[in-house]
Amino acid sequence: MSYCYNYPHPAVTTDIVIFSIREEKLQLLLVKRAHEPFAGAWALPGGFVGIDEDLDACALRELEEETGVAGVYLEQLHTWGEPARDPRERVIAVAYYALIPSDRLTVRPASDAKAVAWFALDDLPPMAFDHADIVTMAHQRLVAKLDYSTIAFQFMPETFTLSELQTVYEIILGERLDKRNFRKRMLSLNRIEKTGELRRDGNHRPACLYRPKFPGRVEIIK
Amino acid sequence: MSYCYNYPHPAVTTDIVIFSIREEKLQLLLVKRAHEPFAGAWALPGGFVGIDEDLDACALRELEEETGVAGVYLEQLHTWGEPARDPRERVIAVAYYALIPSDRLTVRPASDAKAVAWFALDDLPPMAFDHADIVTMAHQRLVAKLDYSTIAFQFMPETFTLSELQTVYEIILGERLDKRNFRKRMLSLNRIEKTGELRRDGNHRPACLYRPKFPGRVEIIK
DNA sequence: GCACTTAGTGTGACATTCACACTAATTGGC
DNA sequence: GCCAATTAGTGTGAATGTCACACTAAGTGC
Repeated sequence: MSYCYNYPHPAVTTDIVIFSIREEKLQLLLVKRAHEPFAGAWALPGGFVGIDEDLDACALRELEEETGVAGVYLEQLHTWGEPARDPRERVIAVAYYALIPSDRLTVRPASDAKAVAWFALDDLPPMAFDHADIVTMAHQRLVAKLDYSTIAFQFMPETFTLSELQTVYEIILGERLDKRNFRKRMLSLNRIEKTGELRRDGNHRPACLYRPKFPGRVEIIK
Repeated sequence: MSYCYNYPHPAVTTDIVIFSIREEKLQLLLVKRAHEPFAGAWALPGGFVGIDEDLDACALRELEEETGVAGVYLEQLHTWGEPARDPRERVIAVAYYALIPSDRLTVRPASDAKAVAWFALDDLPPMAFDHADIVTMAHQRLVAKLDYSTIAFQFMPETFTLSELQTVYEIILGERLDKRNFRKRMLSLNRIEKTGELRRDGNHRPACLYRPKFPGRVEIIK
């Protein structure tokens, strides 16, 4: 089967930067390339957009194929189209980034025979194509959004303690935060509420559990 | 000549929201479509990406073809790819927005036989495809950037008065600003400097002219 | 019951934002 | 030349937001 056009058409992919918090680090999911170009190098999960497939749907499909999760936060990031970025043919990449709550990432460790692995953002392997640039921009976007949106909740399980939430902020920002100021700010946003439950773990005072008032929704704040 | 692939490829365009301040209003440049689909409707300037052409270069080319200006601010906005957005074939649109200083928009009023016109943002005609959505997002981005970047300077001529700058802010934001607070904030940014010249126009005190310290550069502030 | 650990809470200093009204310098008409 | 009209240019005080900072509370394990 062959598809012909009067003028040349590029191929279009969606590629996804999949973030999660694992082992007290901001990590992302990469797949190992089996074939040239960049055989053996690590790359962002992604693939060609079906001719009748919406871009967002394509990204969601790739995301679910790699991780088995659905219904997580996904946002379009930027489109990369430098003519020589793929040596085989012209490929334009619409990049997305996704945030996976830490309690949902063991669902499907490796969907098929492909090598899939999590890497800490500060310890990435050499990457195929221009994927290192994509990761850099995704990280910048994430850090920026932490400041003016409720995006951080998308990393959290259904219920969580304020200390856990603070730790997530600290991991992404790479700096310690003041406990009192952090709590005051989070509570003043009026976007989380107590569940009434407590979390007991370890030889210390138990912590109140909270849940987002609008789970799944990312709002611009302040 | 025919270009054939083993699987179907979409077409890719860049479409540009070209903003300028004209007649005390935020306006944008549209072209009238001569052919179906949407014949007679107004559309964003744009066109197909050459197979060896970078996306940014394509947008710059389209921009210059329509306006004759080069070297103005241009930023990628978002990519639209809903499968049915163009009834002819699958077309993925990488949208950009550009800002034209008000002293540079008479250069080439209509580059060729096509009907080209400026429209006030609050008085747009019915638009082809999903271009109304693209315009909405571009406007939101512009308003947001006004707050945390020096993007407004991109609308200004080489030198300008603080009152003129304030007017630009007021037009884009759609609200009056306090003169003293506005001036204090602008000067505290340390991004503009006096030229030493004065502007005399009309029967009133002349105003000091300023120029950006880093023309062409858009910085994140505060 | 004591040592240890994490949860949870308030205040004062400082910086930022906001509302607000008059004087300065020019032009044009008389 | 002086008066009216017009836009340019300037400072202060109140309110609000941000930031640094240290102790008590409630569990567990020995």
